[in-house]
Amino acid sequence: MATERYNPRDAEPRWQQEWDKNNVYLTDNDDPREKYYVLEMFPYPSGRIHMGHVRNYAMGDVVARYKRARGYNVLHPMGWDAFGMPAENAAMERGVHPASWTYQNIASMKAQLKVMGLSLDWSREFATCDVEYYQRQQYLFLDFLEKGLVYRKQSKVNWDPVDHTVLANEQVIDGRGWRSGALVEQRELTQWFFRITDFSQDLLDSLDTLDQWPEKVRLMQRNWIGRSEGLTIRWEIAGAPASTDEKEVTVYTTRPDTLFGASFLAIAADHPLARQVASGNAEIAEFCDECRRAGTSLAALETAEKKGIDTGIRVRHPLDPSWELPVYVANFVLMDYGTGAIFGCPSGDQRDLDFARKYNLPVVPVVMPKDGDAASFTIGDEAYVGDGVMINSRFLDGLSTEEAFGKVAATLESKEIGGLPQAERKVNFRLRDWGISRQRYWGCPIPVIHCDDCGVVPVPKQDLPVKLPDDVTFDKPGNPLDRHPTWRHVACPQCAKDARRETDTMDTFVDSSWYFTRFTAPWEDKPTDPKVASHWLPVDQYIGGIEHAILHLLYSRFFTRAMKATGHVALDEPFKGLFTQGMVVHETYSRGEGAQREWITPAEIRIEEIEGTRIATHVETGEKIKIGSIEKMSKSKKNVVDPDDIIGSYGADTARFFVLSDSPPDRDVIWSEAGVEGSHRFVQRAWRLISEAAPALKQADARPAKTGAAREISQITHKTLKAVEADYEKLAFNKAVARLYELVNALASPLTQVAAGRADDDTVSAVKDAVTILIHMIAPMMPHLAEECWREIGGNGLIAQSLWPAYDEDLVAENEITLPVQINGKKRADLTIARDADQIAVQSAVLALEAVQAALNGQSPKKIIVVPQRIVNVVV
RNA sequence: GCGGACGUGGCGAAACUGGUAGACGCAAGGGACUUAAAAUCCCUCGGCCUUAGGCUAUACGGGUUCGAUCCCCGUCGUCCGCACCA
Repeated sequence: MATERYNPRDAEPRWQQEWDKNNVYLTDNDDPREKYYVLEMFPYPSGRIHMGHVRNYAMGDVVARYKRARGYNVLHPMGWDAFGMPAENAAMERGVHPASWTYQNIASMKAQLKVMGLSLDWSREFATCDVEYYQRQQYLFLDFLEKGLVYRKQSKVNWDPVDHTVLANEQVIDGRGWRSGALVEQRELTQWFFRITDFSQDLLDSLDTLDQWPEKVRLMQRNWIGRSEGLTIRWEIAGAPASTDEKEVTVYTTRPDTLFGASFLAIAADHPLARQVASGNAEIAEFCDECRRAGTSLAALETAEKKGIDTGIRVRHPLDPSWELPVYVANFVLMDYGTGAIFGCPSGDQRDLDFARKYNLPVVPVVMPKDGDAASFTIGDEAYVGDGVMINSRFLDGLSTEEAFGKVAATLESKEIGGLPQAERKVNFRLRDWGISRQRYWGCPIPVIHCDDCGVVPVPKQDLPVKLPDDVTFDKPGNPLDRHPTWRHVACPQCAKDARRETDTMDTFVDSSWYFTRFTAPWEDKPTDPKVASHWLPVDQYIGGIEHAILHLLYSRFFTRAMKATGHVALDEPFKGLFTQGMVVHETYSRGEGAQREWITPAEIRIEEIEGTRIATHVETGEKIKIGSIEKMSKSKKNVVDPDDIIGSYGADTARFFVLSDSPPDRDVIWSEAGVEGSHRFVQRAWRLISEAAPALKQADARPAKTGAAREISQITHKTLKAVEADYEKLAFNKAVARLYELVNALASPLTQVAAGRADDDTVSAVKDAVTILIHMIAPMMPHLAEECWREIGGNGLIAQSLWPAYDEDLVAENEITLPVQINGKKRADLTIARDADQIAVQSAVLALEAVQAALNGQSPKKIIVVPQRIVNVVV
């Protein structure tokens, strides 16, 4: 009777070979069946996969295998997001070439993924750093350029004055360069931009059509695009220092209703007016410089203390020429948004209020809540930002904020200064154009040539690819393309004179904005085969981290539109269904404090629980280690777990099953060693029960039992099938897992009886049906175990190529239901009654219950609430 | 700072988004089998009260409702994004 334990080290490679041999996961573009495209966000080849990858790809693989079983022609490809900074950092730190570092990483990560037994079409694999890929990206760039979707403009970068290099935001720590420690400066460079703002309105409107996206992602994108309806208002300059010659300042506001609450104007440090004033005033110039030293990150800017300086300029209030207001330069006003100038209404905006208190500017309440008292309404430390009734606003008093908006707009639109209306209604977007220039080597070269005579000349398509030179050095900071002895020198394609290549490369977000399209025909000479791309796209189910909710997804949505405009695809929205998985997080461990703080990996640590307190000890040294907060697994904090260890000891199926089972997939999962054992026990238990009964099951027909004792087996099996189907459709893997546990628990005793030869024919047939269904249900999550069990019970072919079973409606339906009975909202009894019993029948049955009789104590109930199929509540 | 989420036993969670709170798993405890261990099987398991049973409990404080983990208002805590990390 005793069967051997299931040995994944033997079974898993065996089945992987079998799948490969039969080309089970190769996808044919000409297959006539309905298509289904499932894609997980491709990984950055950092060198090792981590548990986040395992979770991500396990989820995608369940969807792929499930959809395949449902009869779809499934596309499930994989590739590598291979350009980016870490390769250059490795080159600087260890002297490895970015290309060899990257390709080695890809090789080892691919080997790790292979071991997971994912149903991927590896024939379509590519890395974005493959010349074949970035050549087509350059082709797209040229098409976009021709179409007017790309342009150059001045834009700021973080400049490290010691290393003479451009820094990424993450390389700026507290305003200093991460390596040099020098105070970062902002520098203006001419850079390349994609005109994503051409599509602002469409990108916003189309969010409504993405009904298979999480609402929170749509909301985040909506806020990011940030459409607002407001007014640009021109303010006449009444007096100014000698260094300025402007006559007016234009501000953008979404709250013209609060105009009578204005107490100052604030402009950005880069506003032309600020520059003029600064040229004649050292103190203001110093303040503007200080603003520029903050780096370019918005988060850094806005968390900084709000500061300003009076420019000496005075402007006239648009609705009262005798009222003059001061103009400040303020560090929280952005040149990129609106007009780079605002008017401050302290009573209606918290930031303005803080600013006003700091610089002793007047605070006049102009909006109060509807039921407020105008005489006593004041503003303390908190601004009133809501809607309400206008006060202290002359001709607007008593109006609603909305009415006041309209009235101010109408008044100022009809008023003219210098022959032009003083105000204009304006729709504004927060979204900015996408700057793609990077002053770095390891990225896709921007295919243009700078000629002194012809200006900016696109590289002719027949000259593509513009290949990255291999012979580069990283001994110095800065862009190796810039200092390469020959690479940048090239003849102008137009006049053949000496010219220079563009040395900027593209943002890696460009690479990831169309890889899903390339997967549909990665062998094409052109970027895509438009017919094939439009057949496969949109991606039916895209799965990835919530951290990409805005940028990657928005850029991809733009890129698809741009590719449509240039004839490469025939659709706007690349991702029909989106699922954002939670991250894998882990405790952090460290020793030392402050700058001496050193992070320790979980592998180096032993955790013990002593009297309810968890204590971490360094395995080698025996030193006590501080247990820190739970954070996203990252290299810098070293709180990573190596999936190889898990797969090595338990097998891929256990690892896959575990990451799917513990937490809801859209929530963060805290990795813990405990629990893997449980998943593994389930694998062994399922194997043992099935393989022991297999000899008896092999001979039997699979037939659900409609009557008799075996009916119960068939009922729970078919109910589980129905539920698991629904769970897989919703990607609720953790619930599917729970139901499978329940089913196996229920089948344990029948299986044991079958194995012992103590079951009648009907039971054996019902059990065979149950086991067949069970194997199909576990196959998407644990494909190797499923194949092994399938073979054991004498199944035909591969489970990976079998169709999903259908549940039997009869067995799923319930004739009787048990209703909970509440008295005054508290559960006091149960009532079992026919499923189709009407209200009256339910009511009288309830009143007959002992518990209800006791509670009523002879009186009649106040009310009986019967929620059909759900609950009964008796109000006494 | 702004935007978005999340918070339920010792732990991961479930509850068909207004209808029995804690399914299922982990950990823990007890028992069976065994010379012994592992594996396996059975039982207990939010808290309080003396059992039948009752009271209490979904971060905290209010509200709406016959009924709230779910809806509304406020507070606290944690996480993600903020445009050059990917």
